[in-house]
Amino acid sequence: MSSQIVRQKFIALSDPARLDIVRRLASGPKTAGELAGPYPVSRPAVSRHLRVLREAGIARAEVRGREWWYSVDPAALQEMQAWLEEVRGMWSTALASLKDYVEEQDG
Amino acid sequence: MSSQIVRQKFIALSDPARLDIVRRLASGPKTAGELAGPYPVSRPAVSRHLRVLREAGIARAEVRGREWWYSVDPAALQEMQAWLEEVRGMWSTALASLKDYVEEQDG
DNA sequence: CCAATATGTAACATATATGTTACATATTGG
DNA sequence: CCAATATGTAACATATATGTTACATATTGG
Repeated sequence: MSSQIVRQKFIALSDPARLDIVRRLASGPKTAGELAGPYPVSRPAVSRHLRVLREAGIARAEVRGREWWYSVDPAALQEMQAWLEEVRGMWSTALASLKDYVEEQDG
Repeated sequence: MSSQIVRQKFIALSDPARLDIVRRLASGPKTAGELAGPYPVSRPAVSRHLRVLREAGIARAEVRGREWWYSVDPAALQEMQAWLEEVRGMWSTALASLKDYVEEQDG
């Protein structure tokens, strides 16, 4: 998983509208119209947000007639979790080494 | 964990320099100077990135003399993981309900 | 067939983030 | 004490993201 790819996903979730859209999508697939409904911004603006989510791989769209049904891709979220887990793992290791070093110095 | 707070963390990791800084910090605490070293941008620019990471709670700084020692806060990363896990959990539940519904319709 | 509907895209204006240079502050070493 | 060092902050220029309006495209329902 390249750094570029994981970063694109962090960008995708860094906007309040997109973060909220993803949260709402978690309760099941929705059309672009349903998703745009609750926001004060225009529908084309939401359409752009949906594109950002699609391009980051966080959302997918299935075109059914004139409706686009959006859903989240849990694998994309899992990739983000994996990145975070990797950093936390490295940090634990680093902490352990640091502890050994300090103990060696002291006693 | 408010949506605002988790979003600030996603913003923090949406920049390539900051993503890289966090990755490098995982191998152990580093000074601002060490962190700025490898980048083509100016040191004040890196200083700003470090502030963004601090304000998001992802990095902490300990001032020792004239050096600022930075380290990652694994708890912040864990909060992000928890948010992602929550969405994934909701999605599994939604999928299960959808499956039940479809089965009811078909048979 | 055609008006209504659902939606994406283009072009542009504006808000926001990022970079630079200049500067302020505090600490260290002789 | 004071020059060198480490670092943050301020002010401003510029790149990037986001919003709007106008438009294009495809589908549906009568």
